[in-house]
Amino acid sequence: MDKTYNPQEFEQRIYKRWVDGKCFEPRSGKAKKKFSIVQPPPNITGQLHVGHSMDVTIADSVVRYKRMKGYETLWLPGIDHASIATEVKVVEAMREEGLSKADVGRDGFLSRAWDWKEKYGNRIVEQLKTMGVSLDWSRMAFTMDERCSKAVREVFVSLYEQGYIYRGDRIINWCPGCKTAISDAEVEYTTEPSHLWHIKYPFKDGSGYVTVATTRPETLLGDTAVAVSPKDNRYAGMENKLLILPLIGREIPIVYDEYVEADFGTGAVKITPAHDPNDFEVGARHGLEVIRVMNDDGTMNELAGKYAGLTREEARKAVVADLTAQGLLEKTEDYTHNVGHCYRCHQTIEPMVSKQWFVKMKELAAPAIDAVKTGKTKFIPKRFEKTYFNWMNNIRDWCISRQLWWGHRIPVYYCDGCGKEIASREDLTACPHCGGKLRQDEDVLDTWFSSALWPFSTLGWPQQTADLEKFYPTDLLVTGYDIITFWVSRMLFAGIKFTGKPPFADVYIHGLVRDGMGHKMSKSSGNGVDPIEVINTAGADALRFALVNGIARGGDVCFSNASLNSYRNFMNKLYNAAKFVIGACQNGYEKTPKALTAGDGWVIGRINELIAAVNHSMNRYDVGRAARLLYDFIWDEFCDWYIEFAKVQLKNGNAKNTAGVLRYALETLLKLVHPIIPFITTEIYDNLPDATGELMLCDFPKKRRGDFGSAIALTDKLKECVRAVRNLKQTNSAVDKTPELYCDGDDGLCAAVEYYMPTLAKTSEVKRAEHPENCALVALDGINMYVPLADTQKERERLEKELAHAKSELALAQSKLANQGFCQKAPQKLIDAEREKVKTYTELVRVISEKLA
RNA sequence: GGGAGCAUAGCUCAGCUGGGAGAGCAUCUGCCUUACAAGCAGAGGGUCAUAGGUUCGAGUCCUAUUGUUCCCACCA
Repeated sequence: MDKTYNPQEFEQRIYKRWVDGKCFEPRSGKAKKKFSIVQPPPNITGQLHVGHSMDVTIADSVVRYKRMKGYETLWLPGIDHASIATEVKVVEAMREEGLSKADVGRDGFLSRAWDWKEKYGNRIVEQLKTMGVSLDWSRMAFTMDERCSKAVREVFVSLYEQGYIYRGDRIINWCPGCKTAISDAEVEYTTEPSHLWHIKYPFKDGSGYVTVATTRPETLLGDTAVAVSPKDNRYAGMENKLLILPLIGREIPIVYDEYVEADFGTGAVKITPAHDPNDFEVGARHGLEVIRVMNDDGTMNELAGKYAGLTREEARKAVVADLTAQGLLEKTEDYTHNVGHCYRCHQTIEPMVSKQWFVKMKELAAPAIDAVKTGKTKFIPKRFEKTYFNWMNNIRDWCISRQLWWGHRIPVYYCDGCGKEIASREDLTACPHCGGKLRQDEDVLDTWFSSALWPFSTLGWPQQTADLEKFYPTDLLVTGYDIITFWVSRMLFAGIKFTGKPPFADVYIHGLVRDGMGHKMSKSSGNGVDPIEVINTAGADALRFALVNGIARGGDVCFSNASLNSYRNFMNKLYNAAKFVIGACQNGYEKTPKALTAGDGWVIGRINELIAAVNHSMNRYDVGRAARLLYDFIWDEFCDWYIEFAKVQLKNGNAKNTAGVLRYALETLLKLVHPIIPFITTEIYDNLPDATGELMLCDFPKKRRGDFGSAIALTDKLKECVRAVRNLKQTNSAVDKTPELYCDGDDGLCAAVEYYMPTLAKTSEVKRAEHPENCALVALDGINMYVPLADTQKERERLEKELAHAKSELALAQSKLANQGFCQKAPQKLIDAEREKVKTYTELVRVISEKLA
């Protein structure tokens, strides 16, 4: 082993060995059960940041744990084509070359997009490998590969045939930046300051006007009515009156609709069916004309009259100016409201009427809601079920067509000859009805359409493959809460619809990674930290530990260099502890070591408790808790205490047995913590004398048989003694650097003190004596220790403090026991503990008082 | 408008089914003790947001309030 911890030296070498040894591929184990999980496919739009790293670290830790537990384990990797996001990037890259989509054509564009996928897909795979993930690369999937595309086509056509997919003119969210429709889930709202403009719409007969209030004056150009509440007396009896639409001159009716609330604004609403979802509904109810006044790029079209060619923003200014000039603008109020933005390019969304493909969701959602309600699929933590139910219960039809080229092209053909529309599982060249020429729909599917099929499409569906048979449904999905509506809900409905089973049993939802300032880490905000950079300085294990050791209950985790440093230090600590253990074994060690000393029994017993606690945490996917338990144990208990005990035992005891206990403890700890920090544990395991096999394929540790309770109790008291003597030495300068020490009391404890104390607290040899002269008293439960001391005044003050403390503890315990309610209702264990306290502190008060007297 | 989370040491956070509050970093003190100075030992520092309630007992459960973050809806 190298002298210092140097992760760069071994991480890549070990990862290659795992891959070459096919260690990540499923193999049947002792548990005779399988554990399968599919990786949420990262987008190929760029590189991973540590937010992704957290996701894969949690999953990898669970996967490695299950594998060591003997499950036949599959963790299936893949990447997502990210239709809209990738297309935006490729278009940007082309623009730098001075090219547009139109210049290169559909095929030329797709070939560029595939190049992009090669480049960035591979980069992502490399990043993942650097993290040490045990993904089965032999089953690598891509949402647009043949396997997944077949599934997409099968699902689309079969939903089409069953009437769940339809095409129609509907109001959708249009992104003028990406020039495509997007789904409701892809719109992000932000609160923005704006105005409420009050505009006069004159009656045709000249009998005055109606004032409407609007936040979007430019859409006035597409108005086809003004709506008022039927309960609003101010507007009663106007059904036959017409208004003249300002600036345009169109005659428009007044309609009565429940949608309007009399209390808001002026009680009269301009209705623009082509550019507002609510107005669209109103228009449909009253048979109003739909006049779309904007182009796909967000500029005004010819129906906007003289405003044609202006952008939305310019048109707004011009309309307001013209209204003002004509005296039709009654007033302008300040007003803040929510504005929708594209989640990819952040341009303002324009609601627009457009011909798109939709999936009817209500019927499909019902069994997916039921699966979570009945517990077939569980969310962990459970509170995220609310997010899911909220979305699913209010589900609306899903707009699945996108006016893009990069993605699964919609498998629908239109016949020029007979005019028929044909959805087909196979590519068609001629119309099956009339033999006429076919045109395939130009649009592609929403990225999330293929993502919805991920848990079964990657396993070979619709074919009944061996993988599908064995590994579907999967056991766990690990993902962030920001993706429940986009992805988790859709996988559930698709999985149930097409396989009859929910695609996973548990959904573990983790928090997001924030930066040191507490901001969400993401590509778009530019604060994403590249895991490779972190790994280059601190190593993959330190990064993994940092990402997992803070998390609890789905909360977010702040990632900073400070925390990373402390985990890097932890790796160094473990590495050095291993060096010590390996050194201790060099002169031979006992292969089946016994608990010969209190320290031996203590460490073996505490490891037994640790094994139970780690199992408990890992079974609940609480990797964060397992990590914390292991960190504390390895540093505080194993390194700071047992290794120090062992130094004494190696010198003055059974060295071979002690080396054996050290080796047992280290090997067990390496196995326990391996799922979280796989590289360093493997490197150390490889260097352990007589270690056999590959650590990641070893069985997870089981408890050692035996009762270690008394050894643990005795050693805990011994630790108190050591701490107390150290404290006295440090706080009282009158004590010698290497003081004499006397003790009397419990025989076993005194023996342990005599054995360990000189090394652990730097004292000279311990002797037994009762009340030696001119000594400080250190009185503890079961033992009195004495240290020669000249400065009696300071010592007296210290003892008085000790006495006061003992007295208050005694009083507290006594008052508890005097409490009737406590004695009647508290568990017996606690009552006994309080009685024990009374005994202990009574004795301490007696001993200290005597000394002070 | 509806819903959820969070509020604990100077900072970042643990504290799992209620039994006298912990860690890391920072601060102060003493140590190059032959695994580790990326370390060891010791110390200081908290009316656990506020007010009620349940209980023998509340950081933990309930209610309200305040602050904060997020999700959903999208009344012009």
